Amino acid sequence: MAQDTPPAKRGRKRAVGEDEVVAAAIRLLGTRGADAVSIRGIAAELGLAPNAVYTYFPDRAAVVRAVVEHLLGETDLAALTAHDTPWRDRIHTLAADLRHRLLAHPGAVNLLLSGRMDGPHALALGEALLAVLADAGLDPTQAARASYLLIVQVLGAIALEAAELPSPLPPPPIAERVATRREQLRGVPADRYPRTVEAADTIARFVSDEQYAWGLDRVLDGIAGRAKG
Amino acid sequence: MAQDTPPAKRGRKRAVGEDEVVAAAIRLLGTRGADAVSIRGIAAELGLAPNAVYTYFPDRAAVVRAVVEHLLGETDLAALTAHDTPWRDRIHTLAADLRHRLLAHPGAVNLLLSGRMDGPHALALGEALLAVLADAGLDPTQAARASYLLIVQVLGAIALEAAELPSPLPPPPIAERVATRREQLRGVPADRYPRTVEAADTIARFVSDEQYAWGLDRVLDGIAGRAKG
DNA sequence: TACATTAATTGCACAGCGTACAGAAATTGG
DNA sequence: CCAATTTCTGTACGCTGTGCAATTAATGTA
Repeated sequence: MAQDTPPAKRGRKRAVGEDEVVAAAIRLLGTRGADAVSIRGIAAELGLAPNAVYTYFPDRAAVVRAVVEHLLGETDLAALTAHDTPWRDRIHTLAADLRHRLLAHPGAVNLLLSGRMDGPHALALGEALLAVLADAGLDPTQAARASYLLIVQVLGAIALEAAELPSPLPPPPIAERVATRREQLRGVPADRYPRTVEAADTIARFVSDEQYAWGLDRVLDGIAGRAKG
Repeated sequence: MAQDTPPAKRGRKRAVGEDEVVAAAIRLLGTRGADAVSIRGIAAELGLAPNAVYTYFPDRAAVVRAVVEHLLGETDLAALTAHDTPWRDRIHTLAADLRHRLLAHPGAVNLLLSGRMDGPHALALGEALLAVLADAGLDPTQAARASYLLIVQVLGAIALEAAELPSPLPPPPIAERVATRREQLRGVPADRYPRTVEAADTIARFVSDEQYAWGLDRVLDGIAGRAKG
């Protein structure tokens, strides 16, 4: 275990570390929402002057990237490579895990979608996804395309759900969110939007576990159709 | 045609109208990016003091909602209801149109994803989508679920593409974006991420028309599998 | 024509943001 | 003990959204 203590440098000691900065950011994300993840907010959380943060990260975008990386790093990739469970189930588990974790910090998904996801954890997730899709019988090219499709689907669904969460935390439970949607759908005029009104009950449940899993299953159906044999 | 001139009100005349505010916002969105869509920027664009904008909209979020509504209103819904073309083609046309328009104003999709899409144009789009999916042979419940799936897929894909566009406008052409991705993928270590490196060429093309259409086709495959008969 | 009423616009102000720059504080090697 | 080096702080600039009071412009009424 290379204890990488870079051989005792000269100069003042750091009050905190990069990880504590990220931790403070995530703490703010969870308690006061994405808007509270500011340089000044993080600094206050750490008991530092705002500028001190720039010792650890060059700018706010870098902090956000690190936060995203950390969030992606919490993913349980082992569940993806569990060869004893069917590949579709493994993807379902990963997708549900991501959804729960990202919706617990509403606004987190917006951070993900605010820049490229090219850190090591993002790469590891992609790699694991490619392995699962190889298990599913896809050749490398098809597997790559399918992996991107899955990421789009999962992050897209989470982003749309997060979009209608209220800004003050914490987010209401799903039942309440569905009830709110149902209430708002009651105001839709049936003459102009007949099919919308007819399906209002299903539409109200768009933000549910079931819809999320249903959509993922359709995507998996489409992907399975490209597997050889 | 009820010329709804609300019978000559008292008080100072308005310098502009709501639509001009929205138009100024979209102009800024296209020329200087999403960050430039600020109250002060819009006011400057209109030759007004910042506060004057609050005559037309209660706050910035309301302006953004109006912008989103306007962007959605530009969609050609007639193409969706063209009964002489196969339903999948109609959806492909709509999806491609949305992608081109939203990526022309990078950051626009982030505005879409920053709140509920419940305006009349959003409703009209949903209604048209339900009609197409009814043509495809889905019952109302399945059609509703499928419509949400499609919206998730389309907006998700656009959001992921927009996430890696550079902030200074205009956005580079697709070929250049793919080249950038390919370049960045050259730095990925093959020992740790073998499948990623193996499929690097496909991964570089994630931001292409082909990947977008391929993903949509897999979703449509999955949806078609739920049609009766 | 004068005035009062009403609406739109402005100026000013406040609190917040990211961050650049200079200097103070702290820690170490020589 | 000093000089070098690093971190942290104080201050400041320009930007943001937006509230409040005063000003400007248009109207209906007297």
